[in-house]
Amino acid sequence: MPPSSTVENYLKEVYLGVGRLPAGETLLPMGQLAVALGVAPGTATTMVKALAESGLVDYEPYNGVRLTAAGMRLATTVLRRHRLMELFLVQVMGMRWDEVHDDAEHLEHVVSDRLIERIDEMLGHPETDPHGDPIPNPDGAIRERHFETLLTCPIGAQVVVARVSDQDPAFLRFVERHGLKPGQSVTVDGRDEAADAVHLHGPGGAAFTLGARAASKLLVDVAPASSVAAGVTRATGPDEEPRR
Amino acid sequence: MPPSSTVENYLKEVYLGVGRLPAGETLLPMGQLAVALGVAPGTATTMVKALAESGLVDYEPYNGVRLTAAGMRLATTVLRRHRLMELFLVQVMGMRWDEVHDDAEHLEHVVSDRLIERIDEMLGHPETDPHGDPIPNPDGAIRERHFETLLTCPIGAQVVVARVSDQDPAFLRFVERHGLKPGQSVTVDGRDEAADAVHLHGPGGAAFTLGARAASKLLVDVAPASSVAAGVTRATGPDEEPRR
DNA sequence: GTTGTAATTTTGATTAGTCAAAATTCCATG
DNA sequence: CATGGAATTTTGACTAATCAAAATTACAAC
Repeated sequence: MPPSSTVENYLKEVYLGVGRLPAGETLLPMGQLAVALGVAPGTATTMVKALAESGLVDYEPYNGVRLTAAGMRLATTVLRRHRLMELFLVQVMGMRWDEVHDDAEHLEHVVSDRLIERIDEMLGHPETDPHGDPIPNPDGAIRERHFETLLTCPIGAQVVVARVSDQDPAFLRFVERHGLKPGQSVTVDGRDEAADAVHLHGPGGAAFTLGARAASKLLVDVAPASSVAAGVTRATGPDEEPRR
Repeated sequence: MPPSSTVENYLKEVYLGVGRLPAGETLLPMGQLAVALGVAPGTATTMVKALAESGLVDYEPYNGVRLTAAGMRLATTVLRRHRLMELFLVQVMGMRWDEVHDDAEHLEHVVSDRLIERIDEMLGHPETDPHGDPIPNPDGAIRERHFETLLTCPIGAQVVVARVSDQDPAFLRFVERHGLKPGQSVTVDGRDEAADAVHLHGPGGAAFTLGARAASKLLVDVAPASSVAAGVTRATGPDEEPRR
């Protein structure tokens, strides 16, 4: 029997949650998992115990949860379906990048392997989704690159936005309006600790300011040199293109 | 809260089941519903009582079930999603018509209104899906035309296949191999009651034979006049009789 | 060390959907 | 009009997923 949507969601959130943990830590606290899934804490505990029973996660009572190899496999295939779906909805269906998340959230649990591979092919085996999130390959391998954020990157140097780690439509529209989509360039002019603000300007010269919270959600590539895909280095294109 | 997939499936099967009833009857026996859904008889009874409670069906104990206006509304929107999805998978995704049913079966419960209307638009507001089944319009109206079958149509006259009422992939491939997809022409040469067989030939002259069971699944248009010449019914063709 | 608080787990209940098997009802046939 | 199947409904039980609230545990601060 295939895993339920619920199981897939738990595994996906464990994966994403562990990824958000401070460097070094690998156990996701149950509370964070419960919040991410929008369920009561007790519900998460019960479910995680069942997942541990079926060998999909390691569970340490009072400490947290982490994926096993089997759980990782499943989590990344769900992520693959989600991210390919988002890119498909933008690229093929012509939807806006700020409105595809909810659809993808549902579709990720029902698209068949056949269909998702068809989509992958149609998109030219893309590396990242519209938010810059990496798309795992068919057997679950995923290359998570490390990026600076607009809060930590060097001041004065032109950097390229690589990834936007927030799905809120309003935020995404803001990002788009200010030319901060993945592939576009910006320069940090300075930071004001007291005001909790980051000042920047785009290639066109337009200057504006971001709160620290927002700045930390914009992951940037400080050395957009050879290693970065050709399609991602363009400064102002509204759309990114799949490579190959 | 939105109706569950289960509820949507029950309503869809009631709609389809009632449609398969002998002329005049409007109450679908619980047994048939249970078989169509692949559940135990008692399960169907319990569920249908709940649906009646929420005003989606009329339920007459021991007699059967039928849709209310509200239930009809929901059933046809599910059918709309299913059929548009099937056509989309064939037309846009390049899948074969015999392999899209299962995907559509799942997708019909999760695609958003926004996405399905986007698909409808992309397909040019089609009237029928790849099997010739009519696609309800956004507010649930559906024009069910009446067709003969290869078992009942006149002998010797060239007719046009309008609809194939079986989703079995093997059967669909057979239909395709013999040029019997919706829009294609055939002529019935004769019928053999004893042998349970129907003899026919295509426009190219190739003659072959069908069992009665198979022949009854091929609905044909005996007067493929102006509106259906191209093989697909046009958007604003002459209206037939209303259903009910 | 004790203790207070926050995080976590346990407990007891609920809802949706399901099944197997027993009980009931319908109805055609004699 | 009695009756024996067939169809249907009822009953009792089960699973997955959830919640609220009580109980427990961990741990930092005193």
